[in-house]
Amino acid sequence: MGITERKEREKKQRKEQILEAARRLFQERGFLNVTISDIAEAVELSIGSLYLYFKNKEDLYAGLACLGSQKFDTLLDEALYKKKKLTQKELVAFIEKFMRIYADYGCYFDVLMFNFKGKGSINLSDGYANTLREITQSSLTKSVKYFLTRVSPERQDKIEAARATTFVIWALLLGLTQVLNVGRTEIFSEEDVQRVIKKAALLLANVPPELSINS
Amino acid sequence: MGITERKEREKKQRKEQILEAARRLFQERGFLNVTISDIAEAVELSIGSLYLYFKNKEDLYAGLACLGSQKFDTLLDEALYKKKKLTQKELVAFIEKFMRIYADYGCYFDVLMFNFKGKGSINLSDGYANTLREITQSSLTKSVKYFLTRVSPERQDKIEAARATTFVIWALLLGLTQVLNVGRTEIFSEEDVQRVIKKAALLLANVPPELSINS
Amino acid sequence: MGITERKEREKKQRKEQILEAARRLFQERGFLNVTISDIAEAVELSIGSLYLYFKNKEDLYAGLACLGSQKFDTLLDEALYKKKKLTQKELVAFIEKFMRIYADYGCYFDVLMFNFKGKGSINLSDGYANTLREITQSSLTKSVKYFLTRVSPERQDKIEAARATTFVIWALLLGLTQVLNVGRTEIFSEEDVQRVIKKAALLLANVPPELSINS
Amino acid sequence: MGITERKEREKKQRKEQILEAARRLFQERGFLNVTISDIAEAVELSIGSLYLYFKNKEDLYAGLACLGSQKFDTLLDEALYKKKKLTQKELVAFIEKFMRIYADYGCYFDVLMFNFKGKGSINLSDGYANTLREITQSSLTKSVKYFLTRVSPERQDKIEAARATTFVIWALLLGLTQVLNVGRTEIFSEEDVQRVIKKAALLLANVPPELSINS
DNA sequence: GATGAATGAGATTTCATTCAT
DNA sequence: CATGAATGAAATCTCATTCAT
Repeated sequence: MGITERKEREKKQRKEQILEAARRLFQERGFLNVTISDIAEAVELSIGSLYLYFKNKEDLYAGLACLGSQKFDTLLDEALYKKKKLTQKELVAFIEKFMRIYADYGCYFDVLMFNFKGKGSINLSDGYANTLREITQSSLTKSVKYFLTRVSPERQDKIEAARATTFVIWALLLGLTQVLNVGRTEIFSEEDVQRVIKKAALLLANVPPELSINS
Repeated sequence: MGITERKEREKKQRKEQILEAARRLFQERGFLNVTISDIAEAVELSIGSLYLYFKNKEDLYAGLACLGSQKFDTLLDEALYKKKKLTQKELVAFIEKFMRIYADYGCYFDVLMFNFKGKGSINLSDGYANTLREITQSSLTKSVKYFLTRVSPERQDKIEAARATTFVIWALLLGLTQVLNVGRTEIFSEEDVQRVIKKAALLLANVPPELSINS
Repeated sequence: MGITERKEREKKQRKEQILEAARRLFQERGFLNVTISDIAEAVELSIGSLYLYFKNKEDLYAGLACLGSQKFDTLLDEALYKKKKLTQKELVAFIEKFMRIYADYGCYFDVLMFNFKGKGSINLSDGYANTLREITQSSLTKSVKYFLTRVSPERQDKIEAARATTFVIWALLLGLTQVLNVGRTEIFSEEDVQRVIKKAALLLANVPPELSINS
Repeated sequence: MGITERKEREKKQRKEQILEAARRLFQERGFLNVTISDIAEAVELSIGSLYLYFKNKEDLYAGLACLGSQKFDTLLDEALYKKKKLTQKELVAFIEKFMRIYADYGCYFDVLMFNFKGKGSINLSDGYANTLREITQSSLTKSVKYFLTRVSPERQDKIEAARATTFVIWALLLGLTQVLNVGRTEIFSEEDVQRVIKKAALLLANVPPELSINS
């Protein structure tokens, strides 16, 4: 009876190995410029074998996007679990970690972006689409709750304001990854990057409570 | 000699027509999912003729990116020419305009992003690479100058701080386009979008001068 | 020695189970569109195990064709064993039964057809090729004998005429399955089908003896 | 203005060349066992070029099926235009011609059969599906009319009977092609084939009027 | 005997780019 | 200058068959 389980486990591991290889390649060469062949070669499997684990390329992308969302969700958990206002230092650390995760797992987001940008260019199969939606909702809810609590626990009616704030902050973080990544070597020195992150933290530190209340 | 000039002018116009058609298609169908043939058809030119104007696909992408950068540069000019602090209302208007431009010309940025993400996937021909660098530098300088002037004209040594602030703001704007676009129909109502933009404006309104000075 | 026999018997049963599953799938989805994996799944065996029973896909096809031929041979036996001219009513019943069998086992014929159409596309292993030939010969002989007997037992020299008649009748029956199946839902109502079958029976009823004699 | 037309004409010719090559290959090797590559090679075009003329493999199949139906429709026209009962000799000639056409163009029918057998295995694009339906309907109407006129012009109410007869005859013809083709080299001598055709003609000669009237 | 993950050979399809007209 | 048919290289995907366990 252990055999079935072991096989099951091995199969899952293989899937993860493939996703990990795909991730690395995407990150290295860019989301385009990576073919199924490349991934197969990277995990030392035949092309056909990949198709045992993912029914097509989009399925693989979707798997990546899910994994990525989870990574970021976890980051959020760690950062916000205290339910109290983060200090400037904690904020800087948080942003830095966000940037670092993005450096490794950002391609997940890129996949996601493409999914939406292309207006159907990548059609996730229903299973994945749902999973993704759920993770996103979960992250959203968590962040909103965090801001709600911090801002004014007695005014739970301010939920829309908290939601809006949440999105602004997400936007800032996401935008930072883009801006910093794009210019990294050409425009920014490592010092520059640090400076930008500090500024951003300062901005975030000043968000609530005023911001959340006069929506 | 008037003839050569006219030809030159016509050639430039054609080029712009082609870019405009490409832009529209990219925006409609997503950056992938658009082929050279599609573009040729859209401008009512033959495929072969496209290659008279752009030496290859990457050249065309590069042309797009330049045009896009110019659009946003112009927006910046309009918004910042007063050299004084924008009111909350003006900020909201500015962000809205930024979003609207992105809705039409965002694919320019996407092209740019890809260029950098792909790490060499699109090798711009030298001419375009220079033009792009120049425009980007110009926009950057302008923004930085704006913040510098507003904040403390007497402290020109604060230039790095101003630069950093500039990037944070750019990041926020860019991030907003991503976040709002991605979730537009699924997560956000039109009301939500308005709310988020207002918050972002509030955030921006509170940036300087403190932020720029204590970097 | 009883053990070997039992094993033999079980092996044969397994083979039939597999063929039955294959038949059902072919009938459902069409001859193409069915993979070895599908069949394995349908009989709840592993892919590898299928290859214990059939040395390759063509072997399996051949097995199917044999089974099908036998089915139709049995039908022939039942219909003709009386050795006297069938009434119009009996003929209608016969055709109807033929059509019904075809509805379930027709894919056998399709396999056969393909085998011959493809001119060597399916190379039957010798065993099957022989079996198939034998069954076909047997059916043929039986039919011919039937017509011979009925028509003019004293003129055994008319054997070629009887053979030709036999083939015409087979052709008619086979053609009916094709025509009626193809148009079933689109062109024919159930009433139409009945009408066509009656006509065909009428045609058959009028075949001999004149037909067989003046060949 | 002649240029556009010439190009148009050449394009159509190319399409026909491709279909002709495909037909020949199908006929030679069987409907399966022919790849897009094979066809490309046969017309001395690159694979990619085929896709300029047919948007995919099914489209090519559909084109074939249409052409084939037209061929047979023409045969029908020639055979039946006299609107009077065919003599035994004419019938034999007709069947022989039918068989000969089938020998060259039968793969069209095979494609058709597959289309229906596979229950969607080959999904014709709407355009072709309609064309096919129309041709089939046209052939049907023509045949029915022929039998109606011949049999009993005064009893136009017998249309269903005529339809049924038509199908029986079609079935016989189609069945003949199958039976004779399958066994051609293995079972039938050329003499046998002639004999079978004569019998079939005899059968057909005896069909109406009795058959059509007592439906 | 039984398994099913892995393979590899080949099929279909796409598309930027070229070049004869 | 303009054309668009033709190309070829490469990408995605399929599946009968094998073989280590």
